[in-house]
Amino acid sequence: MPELPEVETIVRGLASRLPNRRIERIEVFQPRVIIGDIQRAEGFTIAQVRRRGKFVLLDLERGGRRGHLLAHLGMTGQLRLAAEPGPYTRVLFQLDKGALLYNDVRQFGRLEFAERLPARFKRLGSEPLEIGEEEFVRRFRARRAMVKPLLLNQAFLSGLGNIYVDEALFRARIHPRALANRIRPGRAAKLYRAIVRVLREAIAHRGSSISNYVGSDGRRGAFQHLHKVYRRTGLPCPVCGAAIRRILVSQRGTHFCPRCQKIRSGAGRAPEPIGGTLGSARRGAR
DNA sequence: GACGATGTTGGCAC
DNA sequence: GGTGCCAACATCGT
Repeated sequence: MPELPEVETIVRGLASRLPNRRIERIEVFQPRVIIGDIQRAEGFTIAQVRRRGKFVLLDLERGGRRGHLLAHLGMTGQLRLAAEPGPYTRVLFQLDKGALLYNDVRQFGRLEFAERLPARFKRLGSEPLEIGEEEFVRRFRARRAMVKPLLLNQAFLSGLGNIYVDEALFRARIHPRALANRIRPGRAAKLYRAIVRVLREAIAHRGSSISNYVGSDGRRGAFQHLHKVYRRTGLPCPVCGAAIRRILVSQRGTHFCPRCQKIRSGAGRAPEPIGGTLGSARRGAR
């Protein structure tokens, strides 16, 4: 759920409230979501709130010492201000004024305190809104991978998730299984512009609320109403009217228009659908 | 009640 | 470097 536009929305909400607040005490109700010793963040003052990829980053300071609080929201994580703790509140940050809650139903998210940014974090790829068209096209076409898994790869580009990859590929009329190195430069440039446009529009609508996503103030996003293919299986393509299809691409549910998004003939492509819903050699014994 | 799907990443095998 | 498959977890729809 929380992809770049949702995380950006949360960060903007926090950025107007958290700077200069001091972290007095941290209560951990579910250790599973914590990496390392998060209590070390107690006593620090929040200097700045930032986003990097799908991470929320709080830059901390305490008498010349610096630190960072990293939050990845996984699938169902929420950072809330001015809210009451609930059954899914996993961590509570008691501030000198108010509190910050970390709620997470499925507990796939992670919170971590670090004095220096960890290596995993530094391996993140470029920000889609900062990389620039030429650079994107050059790097994109240098990869021999299916476009969908490539765009989901956070080391290649950081911040895109299942929703926005499907939406951007639709707008650029690229088949999710097409191979990146077979996409012509003009089409790759179109993809870049589609990604930027979709992300900007989604941010303007405060993200997509498919299941439980809400901003730091508890408000839902509205971009889900503007999705053209994501979770619209069987509904007519807004461009040509063909029924939107759902297939599996590297284990991820993938939505596209079979008429608008074709793999150009002669261009490389990955093996056909492989059943998608059938498949015999799966369903292993745990 | 059982099953499959859900926006996340990471680890393993090949 | 790239893909497939599984794992973590809880909820919801069929």
